[in-house]
Amino acid sequence: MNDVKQTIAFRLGTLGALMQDRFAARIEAYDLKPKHVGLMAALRGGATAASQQDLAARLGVAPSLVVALADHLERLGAVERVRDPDDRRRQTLTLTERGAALLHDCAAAAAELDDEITASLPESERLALRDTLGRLAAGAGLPH
Amino acid sequence: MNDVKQTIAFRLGTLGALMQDRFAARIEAYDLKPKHVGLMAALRGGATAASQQDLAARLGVAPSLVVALADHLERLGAVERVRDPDDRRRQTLTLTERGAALLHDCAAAAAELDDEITASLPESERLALRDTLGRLAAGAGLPH
DNA sequence: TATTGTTATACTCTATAACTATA
DNA sequence: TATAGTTATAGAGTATAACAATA
Repeated sequence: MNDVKQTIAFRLGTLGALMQDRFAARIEAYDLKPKHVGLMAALRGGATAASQQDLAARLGVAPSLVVALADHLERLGAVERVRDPDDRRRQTLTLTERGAALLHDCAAAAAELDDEITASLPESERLALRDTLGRLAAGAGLPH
Repeated sequence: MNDVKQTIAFRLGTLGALMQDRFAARIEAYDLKPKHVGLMAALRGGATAASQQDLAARLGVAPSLVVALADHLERLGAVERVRDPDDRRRQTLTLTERGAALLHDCAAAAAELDDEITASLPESERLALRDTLGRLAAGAGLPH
């Protein structure tokens, strides 16, 4: 391999940036950005109610960013902060019904985007791609 | 599909961000960032010597960013700016020998990263992934 | 007047560090 | 003293807009 542009790493980087931009454009109407969706998805996927520090570690971002994201989501009525009575320093975030609805809409937007970008691919290749990407995400320790 | 995290769009976004970070860490020693590599690769791939505006359009970034990237690469001796005698407003960028060597090293770094992230994948799946990503990039109008 | 490259400026994103309250 | 969350601050990255040179 002597062409950078043909490596998996480089292509994932450029395609990823493009996908993030396009996804961001699609969810802009909901006043959400990809990171907000990531946080909401982590809340739904999480087995137990998550503290903000837990979430920061899970998403691989700074705790202060979780604060900003949670502030925004709370203003939208998508999440609720509840003080843990056992340890009053702790706040657990939970997804509201409205949050679940928003998340559902975002998932639909992402699925539409999937159809759009993979339109020229045969169905089998499309499924294989999703499968492989999932395995890579799992291997890299990303939420999946 | 009712889970955002399992969509191709979302996975490409998160994996892409991760790959870009890891690639950036590997080429930091050369005093380069992924965008610099993208510019150099565009220069080598381009059939004709490219003006800075051409490059901006090809890479999908603002012209002012090309100036900053080219400034940096020029300081490293990786590219040369040559005034077009036919139209003295124009400056064509060309890759120097040193630039080609740097690009080669970056390609090697990207290939290593490929091996690392796809270590757990069977060879056939790995090849299929590279192929599919190339097709997606082509379909999205990205340099490939 | 239009276009190329450049410079100046501003904005977005995110991390680091300081601070508050609880433990 | 240590920890959860928050706030304040700063830096990177990049775009927009103003500007200079050339056409």
